[in-house]
Amino acid sequence: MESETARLESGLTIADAARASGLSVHTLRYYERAGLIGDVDRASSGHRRYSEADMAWVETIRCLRATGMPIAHIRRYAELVRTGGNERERLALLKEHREAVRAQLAEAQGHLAFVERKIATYEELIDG
Amino acid sequence: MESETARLESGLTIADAARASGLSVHTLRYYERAGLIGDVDRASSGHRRYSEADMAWVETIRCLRATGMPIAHIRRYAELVRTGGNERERLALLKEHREAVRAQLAEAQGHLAFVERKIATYEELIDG
DNA sequence: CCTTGACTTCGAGCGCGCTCTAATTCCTAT
DNA sequence: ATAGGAATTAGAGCGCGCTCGAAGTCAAGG
Repeated sequence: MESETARLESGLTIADAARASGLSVHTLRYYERAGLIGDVDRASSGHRRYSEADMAWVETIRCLRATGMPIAHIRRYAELVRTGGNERERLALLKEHREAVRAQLAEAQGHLAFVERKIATYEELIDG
Repeated sequence: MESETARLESGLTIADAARASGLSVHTLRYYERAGLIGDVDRASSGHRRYSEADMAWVETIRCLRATGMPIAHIRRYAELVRTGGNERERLALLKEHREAVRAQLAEAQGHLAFVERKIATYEELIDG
């Protein structure tokens, strides 16, 4: 069995796509079912073949997920992309998300400061 | 009914503690059951009375939770605090968590950059 | 031909962190 | 005395995001 190399019907198998993206094959299929990923091409066998474009999109999903965007929200964005020609709406969504990420960042910084104060207290207590 | 004022048996009721902390009364009880909060004083009626110290501890929990520390992990920390006299271990735990928060921060910054690039692309596309 | 193994679908199951319900008791006010 | 509201408990339920299992298909190698 060959992997990552030329194939009759081109594109990555789901296993390769999983390896490349860092998601599990289960998750990739789940994302498709959930409407995050629009129909992926199939080989004549019915097996999925992930294109470069698919992989780039998966990367986008990963990024949005990693910043806490819920599945349902990503689905809305994915629908806009699939429908096409609603760049303003997509832009609005992204800007909204940008604000959310900025807020997260600010919160995390606050929490970091809190933890650092606690650490400082313990350090003084122990060897201060 | 009086609130936040003098009482025969001092301390905040669970409802007041919820208001003050921003958690729900359900969550406060859940945290206690889960071992995050050691036994809170009770009025003679059996009702909880949250002291200043309890409230400070709840604040700490909130902060740890907000930075994604799992319940089980917070419980370990809480146990150390309750046992007492293991400042080095607590310090180690906190330092570990600090690194986790820093990593989160770095990741969030990366994601923010990604989202900003996408936004820039759309902005060029639309009115550029 | 037969096994092996990667793939398919559908649906169930799981872990986490709450969140809520039910039944009961207690306190305060009228 | 009684009604109403706030507390108590144990335990069930829920939403999210996966994660897994079962049963079947398909292609290649021995």
